[in-house]
Amino acid sequence: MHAFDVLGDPVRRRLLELLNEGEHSSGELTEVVRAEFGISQPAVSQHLRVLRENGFATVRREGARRLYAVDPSPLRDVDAWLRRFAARWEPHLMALETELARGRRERRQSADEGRDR
Amino acid sequence: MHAFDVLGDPVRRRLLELLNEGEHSSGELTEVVRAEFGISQPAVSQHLRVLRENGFATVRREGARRLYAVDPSPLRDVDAWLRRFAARWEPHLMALETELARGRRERRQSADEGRDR
DNA sequence: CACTCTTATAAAAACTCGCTTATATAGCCC
DNA sequence: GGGCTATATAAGCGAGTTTTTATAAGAGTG
Repeated sequence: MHAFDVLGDPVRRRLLELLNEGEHSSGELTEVVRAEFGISQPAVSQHLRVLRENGFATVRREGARRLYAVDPSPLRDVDAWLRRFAARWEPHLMALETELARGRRERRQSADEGRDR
Repeated sequence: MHAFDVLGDPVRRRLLELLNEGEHSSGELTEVVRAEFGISQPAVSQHLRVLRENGFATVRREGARRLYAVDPSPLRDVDAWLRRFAARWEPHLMALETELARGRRERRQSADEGRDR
């Protein structure tokens, strides 16, 4: 399943938003999503499975609970794809990089002047 | 249809990649995608329709041809959502912004010194 | 005007996905 | 072990999507 397919579902996006705040148990996630989307516990569990199996989330067991956390790898991939288009809505990004480089140059120069005195 | 659903389809992603190189006619896009995915002309046309109707592409007529181009607006939205997670794979981005601010500060200072002399 | 080329639309079939109900697995506490 | 809690899996149904075949609509060209 492609990363974009995983993100295509609103429940899964919400789960990732919640996980982005930090680790959460399956039960906590289920409560929130159940309230917001009105779906059952197994439905949430299946979404968590999709997130797991596609590398968006990791799990560790703590007693009977399963604690989920974000794994950003696939999100980075999605971002990489998206960035091909970034110049179209952030034409200033290149200008920003230029500015950054200039900042470094000037700072280097100041350091040299300091060494001369 | 949510932006992520639009991007969920590999044919549509490919179409956007092609359009990212510049304007292309429906026929040109169809040829490439037909070769790569083995689908029919109407299938491609319907994918183009999805891109149009969801704001990912604009069309202009040139004679009998229809020239498609990328409209980045929905991609920007997708990027905005993704960026909530960016700190997880680009922890240096915050450092970069700090550096940028410092560059500006030092440059402002140099300008002041110049004014004094 | 007839013919061809380019592109879009319609309808139906095939497939995919997510949800629900039912059930299983595993830990915890008595 | 028995019962309770937490979570996952299985099977089936229904809805939505994608594809194909068939057709239409519009522009260029002789």
